[in-house]
Amino acid sequence: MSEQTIQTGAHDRLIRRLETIRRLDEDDRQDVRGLTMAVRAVAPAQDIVREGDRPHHCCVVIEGFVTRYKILPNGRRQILAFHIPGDMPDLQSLHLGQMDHSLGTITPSEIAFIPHAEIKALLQRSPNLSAALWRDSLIDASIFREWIVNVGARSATRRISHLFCELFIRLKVVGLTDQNSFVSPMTQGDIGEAMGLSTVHVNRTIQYLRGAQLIALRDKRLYILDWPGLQREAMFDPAYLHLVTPSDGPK
Amino acid sequence: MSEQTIQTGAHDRLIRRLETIRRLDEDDRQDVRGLTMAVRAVAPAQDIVREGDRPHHCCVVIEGFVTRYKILPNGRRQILAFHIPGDMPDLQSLHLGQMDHSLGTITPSEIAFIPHAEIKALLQRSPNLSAALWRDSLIDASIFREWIVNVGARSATRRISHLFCELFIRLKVVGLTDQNSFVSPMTQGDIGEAMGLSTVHVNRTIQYLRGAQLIALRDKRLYILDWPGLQREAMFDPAYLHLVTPSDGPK
DNA sequence: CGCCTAGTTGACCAGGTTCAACAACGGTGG
DNA sequence: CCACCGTTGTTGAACCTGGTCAACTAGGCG
Repeated sequence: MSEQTIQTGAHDRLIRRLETIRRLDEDDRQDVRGLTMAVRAVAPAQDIVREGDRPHHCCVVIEGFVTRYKILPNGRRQILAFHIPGDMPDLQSLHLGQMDHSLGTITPSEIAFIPHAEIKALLQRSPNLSAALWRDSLIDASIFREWIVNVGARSATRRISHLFCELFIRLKVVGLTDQNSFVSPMTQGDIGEAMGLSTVHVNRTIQYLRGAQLIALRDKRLYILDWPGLQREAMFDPAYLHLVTPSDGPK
Repeated sequence: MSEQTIQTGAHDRLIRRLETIRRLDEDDRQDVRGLTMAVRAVAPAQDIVREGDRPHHCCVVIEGFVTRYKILPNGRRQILAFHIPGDMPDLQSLHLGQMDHSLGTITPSEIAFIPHAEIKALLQRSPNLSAALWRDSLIDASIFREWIVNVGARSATRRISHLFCELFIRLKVVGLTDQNSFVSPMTQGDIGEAMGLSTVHVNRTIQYLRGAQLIALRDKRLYILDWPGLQREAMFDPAYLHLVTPSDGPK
């Protein structure tokens, strides 16, 4: 992990992301631009923060894919969320202190760190950004709820379809999709750990989705071939993402 | 649902609950006491708010058991959380607007309603209570994460043991346990819908836990006969509840 | 060239589901 | 007061989704 110079792009990533969940005015954007964001490159499969840590920075994913996960006493890993550029996966550390889970990279990533103190100061002076960040953490919780539904109540096929639908929409609103496809660097093992399935079964399920002409997946890129079909299969309704401008699938 | 007069007990329930997650001073308590809490009796198995609603009040459970749940297009219900007296299950509606899930009673309950406007005013003038409520919603999210682990990565026995451990601790810190037992009004069907299991399998699992002398369950009351054993079975670590004063099991 | 990771496939196994029937209980109406 | 009925809990048996184990393939990289 090497320290880099402060990038301008980092603030824009965050601003773009925040604008998907709450309208900002020019003052708000300036406030965000005023934040210190120390950007670091993090190698793939590295932890950013660990369960038990008491971080004094919040991080923003600038580039790459990040997971939140817990390791169980029996060694099993449960992935709780996938995070994409613009996300603030440990915003909660601001009020919870001790991490109850870990945060690690999937791909080579760039992560920006903002001191808690600066964010707290920002919350004091900007009720609008305060509401935006609170709302962000509530949307986070909403996504967790949908994941409970996923692992608790949906078949393997539906689970994986649902994950692909969610990722497509979330990536689309921050401008990281290309037509009907997006970069999907998770291994089948990662998907299994996220959805409570074995790698083998994830593989078979993906074969099925390919065979049904719903998706194509090659070279770490997922192509959605039949959005209505995939959405129907997943019973996917994007309302739980609480986007300011609800977005639809490809085409 | 009949309207009742404002109760004094309602505020104390909420205060007691908030004090389990953040230290309050006398000013804070007075601020909470100043809130309008309209208490209504709600019959069992009734919805309090429904998915799609845009509530303009937050509710506080004063008496009874409440669930958060989603109904899937295929009719299946997934329970996302059980709520006990002192909880504010739809605090999120303050910033999310539209409900992405429903809230319903299990038992005859008393629910207090606080207008959003009053809470928003409170947040403006009290940074400490603002932080307490934000923290509350983050703990909520933390519990969701643990439920993902539950349904995603634990066996039926562990899941149910974990649920019982969680309920015991949460009820204990608000003073609703009695020695080693608590009122547990959920049916085996409810537990199944919460843990992603069939009623039949919940039944067999509970038989097993009874046989292993870990719990007793009769007349809607759960007795924890062997806390260390149950905790070990569940791999339960209460850190994720983020209590100010971490609490232990019975004995 | 060799090793490690990711993906793929087959065969067998098991935890949990489904269907079905019945018991225990409380509430309700005649 | 009692018969009736709906809900909850319980049990048995057959079944099936998804897990486990194992082997093999295909790339990527030092």
